[in-house]
Parts: sequence; C-alpha cells; structure tokens
Amino acid sequence: MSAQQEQARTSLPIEFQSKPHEALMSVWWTATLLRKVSSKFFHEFHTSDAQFNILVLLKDSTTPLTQNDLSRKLLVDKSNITGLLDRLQKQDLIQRIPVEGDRRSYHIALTKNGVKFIARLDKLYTEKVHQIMSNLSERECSDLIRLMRKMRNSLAADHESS
Amino acid sequence: MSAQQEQARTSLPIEFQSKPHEALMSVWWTATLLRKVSSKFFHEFHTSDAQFNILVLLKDSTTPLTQNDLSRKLLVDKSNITGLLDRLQKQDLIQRIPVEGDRRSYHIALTKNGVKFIARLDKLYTEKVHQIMSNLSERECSDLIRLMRKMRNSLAADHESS
DNA sequence: TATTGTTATACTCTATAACTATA
DNA sequence: TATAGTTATAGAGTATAACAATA
Repeated sequence: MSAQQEQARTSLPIEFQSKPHEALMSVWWTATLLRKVSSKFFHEFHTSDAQFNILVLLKDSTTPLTQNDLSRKLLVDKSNITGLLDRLQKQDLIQRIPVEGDRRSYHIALTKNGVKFIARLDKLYTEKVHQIMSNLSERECSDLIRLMRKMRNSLAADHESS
Repeated sequence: MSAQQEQARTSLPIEFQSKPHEALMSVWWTATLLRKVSSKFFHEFHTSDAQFNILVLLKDSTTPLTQNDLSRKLLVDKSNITGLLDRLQKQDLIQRIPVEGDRRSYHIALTKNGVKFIARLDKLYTEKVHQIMSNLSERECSDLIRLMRKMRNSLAADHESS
C-alpha cells in the first residue's frame, strides 16, 4: 500500500476551520469505522451490536433487569426493546420471566445457551477491543475517557432538552 | 435533577475491567449520543447525517466528484450512494452531470437550491458543533484529534483486512 | 477484463403513535 | 391516571450480488 493511500485511510474526508469542529468530526468518523468493524465482527456470530449490548448488560448485572431497565440504560425505546428481545428469544439466548407482584413486567434473563454464547463472544470481543486500542497508552486511554465524558455532558443535556 | 440522575445520564451502562476497554466504550457511547442528537437535528430539516455528509463534501470540494469518489471518501457502498443521491435529487439539492469522455460516470453537483440549503444548514450545524464542544479547550480538542487518529489507524487496518 | 453506476433484496436499527393490561 | 410492554408503521442505513453499459 502506498503512503498516499495509507494517509487517505485514516484522514477525514474534509478539512475544518476550527479545532472543536475537527475534534467532533474525528469522533464521528472514528465511530463510523468502529461501527463498521463491529458490525462485521458481530455478523460473523449472527448477531449485532445492539443485541450484544443487551446480552452484556444482562451478563454483568447483579440484579434482575426489566425491559424498561434495558430501555433506559441503553437509550433504546421500549418498543424497539421488544423487537430486539424477540430476536434474542428466537435464538434461545434470553427468556422473559414474569415478575411476581407486577403482572405488567418481565425480568429478562439469559438462558443457559445465552450464558455460554455471551461468555464466549465477550471474550473474543474483549480481545478485539484490546487489539484496536493497542497503540494507546494507559494514560492516553484515561485522557480519552475524560474527554468523552466532557462531550457526553453537553450531548446528554442537549438530548434531554428535547 | 438529582445528582444521581445527573451521574446516570453521562455514565456508561456497564463497568469495565481495563482502561482500553472503557476508553473504547466511551467513544462508542459518546458516538451513540452524538448520533441521536445529530439525527434529531437533521430531521428538523428533512434530511439525515448521511445526506448532509454528501452535501458538505460537494460544497467543500474544489474538483468535481463522481459517485465513485463519494463512495470511497465516505465509505458508503456505491449501490447505496445511488439511493442517497436519488433522494437528494428528488429534493432538487443535487444533479447528475454526464462526464465528457467517460459515459459511465456522472459528476455530482449541487443545484442552486442545494447550494443555498447546505450553506444555511452548515452554518447552523457548525453552531451546534461548537455548542457541543464548548466545554473542551483548544488543547483538549487537539489531544482528542490525535487520539482519534490513533484509533483510526488500527480500525482502518482491521477494516481493510477483510 | 475491469470499472461505473443501477437494480433487487434482505436485514437491522430507529422513531412515533396507538393500544392492552395492570398498577 | 400512570406505567410496562406490544403492535403497527414508516423510514433510513447497510451489505451483497447480479446486471448493463462503457472503458
């Protein structure tokens, strides 16, 4: 691969007048690539990022989660949670368990199958993540975490003001 | 809003064992919010991020771009570029101009309408961007740009190895 | 033979509103 | 009245493969 192509691969498609604008577009563009790489990764396991997020959340939660909990935590509308869970249920990865004392709700639990699936997938995913982040130092990762939190502060305020 | 809710708004939905993992998920999660805020913004103008990207690219390009150019620059498959341009053409924002000397290709140009539209929209968008980034300093923006470029280096390598 | 753009297809995710059963 | 979850709908983006016209 030529140097020019190498340059083109990671450079942004346009140029910017200001640092803040360039910074935001850097995040955008990086996330675009991240989504492409992720969706290819998940596709190989016949799943998706949205489904993976649910499974990981279930795996790591110490308390049972309802559909409403998933909706709020993942910022996915409850109507769309229904569909996502339908697909996960059809794959025998999760189950809906009626909640005693509130007949409107379900606790969402991983099936035996789901536990095995997410354990295996999360391991491979974590390896992938570390590979992607391998050229950032611990310090750089900490900086990045801090900067992203700053951006989310404005974004969340904006998102909720609507 | 209580401190706890304030915390919940910008915190990630799960916790992480390693800084690199947390850093990557910070980017992912920030991008998720960014996409929600963006798509709401663009929706008000009856357009989308994908369409906006094309229009901005056309606006800022000094040389005429073919559909193939747009496809490569934006990492959108040419078959999907066709559909995006169809929608933009129906809104009278772009036009396809036959290329002299290569009857397979079109140069994509903004219409008069398109020029006006993107000028106005880009101005408002830029204001929005600066508002979102307002709590990051110039220095922090520069750091962020550098860190994002590092991530894209791995991501692009991974993306192209497939 | 390779490339540009189109068509067809299938799948996800997203957003919204109206609905039900229950609290 | 408010809440949990479902259904219905519409739209967008994405990926893939097959195709026609042209180079």
